[in-house]
Amino acid sequence: MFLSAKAEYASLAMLELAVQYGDPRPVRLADLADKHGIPQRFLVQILLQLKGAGLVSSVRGAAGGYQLARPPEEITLADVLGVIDRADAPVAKNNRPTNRDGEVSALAASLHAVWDSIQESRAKILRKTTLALLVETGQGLQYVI
Amino acid sequence: MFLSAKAEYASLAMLELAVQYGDPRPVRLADLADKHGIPQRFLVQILLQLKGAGLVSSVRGAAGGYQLARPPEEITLADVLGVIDRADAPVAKNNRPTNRDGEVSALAASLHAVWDSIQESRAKILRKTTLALLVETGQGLQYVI
DNA sequence: TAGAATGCCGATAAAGATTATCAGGCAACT
DNA sequence: AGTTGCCTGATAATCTTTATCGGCATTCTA
Repeated sequence: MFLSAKAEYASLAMLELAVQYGDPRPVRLADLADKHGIPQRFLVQILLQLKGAGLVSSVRGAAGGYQLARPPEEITLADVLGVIDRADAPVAKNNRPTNRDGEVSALAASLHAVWDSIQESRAKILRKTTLALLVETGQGLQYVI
Repeated sequence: MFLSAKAEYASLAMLELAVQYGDPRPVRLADLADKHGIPQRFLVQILLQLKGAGLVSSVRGAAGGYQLARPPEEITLADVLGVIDRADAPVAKNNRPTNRDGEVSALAASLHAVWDSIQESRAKILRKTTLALLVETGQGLQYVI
């Protein structure tokens, strides 16, 4: 997998919330976790992050649960993964290798240019993929292993 | 950084070898490591992997060192990172989350379709980026921090 | 042929990130 | 009240990444 399990869990949970978006009843944590085989305790942390970022709202108490904070058409995977990625980003370490003189070599610079372009193409895809789009795509597919 | 340090080290080492490609004298490990601030012992492992994959050849003994096995025009970043990525790939774990019934949900399937498309766009960029191209690009740039 | 330079190799350690798990509290509904 | 379910901070378990070590093998040079 090229993304962390955490990122996948977050995406799946958001998609499930997207499916149930019309329904006024919030979705219980246990349901989300159970439906997609996600450890419940772990999912709590993820949802709290998503809530902190304003993507999700929660209702406490009995009959409580989670809901999307905005319609699925207005949430992209970039939004979701942005929250997750940024949080576990180790620290903004600027470990770009330097040579003896403490400068980034021209070679390193052109290498980073390639990586930036990869990042950008990835970001472009994520930005244009809304939850609503994925939910539609999912309809009708079977894909049983 | 979105790629591992190891991947970056490997790329830098290969680029350095590309720069010195015309020269009949092989490049010493210590020089490679020193020039780009790479831990020497670590770089050994990397170079051995690259050698195993046929991208690099080595000369043992005094005045020994490393050389590209093919001209820099014929080696792409995809070649280099392919060697590195594949080696540390945890095992081909098929941890794709399943629901209660052991099936991959339609949601998960459409999610993976997005990820595949990201992977493909990344691969496309890496495949068209040769070492020779990067070395040229690097000429003339300064980029001191 | 000795000695120095250099690559080769397997094992293992140190550090860090990921992936959870726990205990206990708080809020809301019935 | 009591039950359901979210909130929070801390901590443990596992895995990956990133090195490091010791000692051997090969080649050049004097």
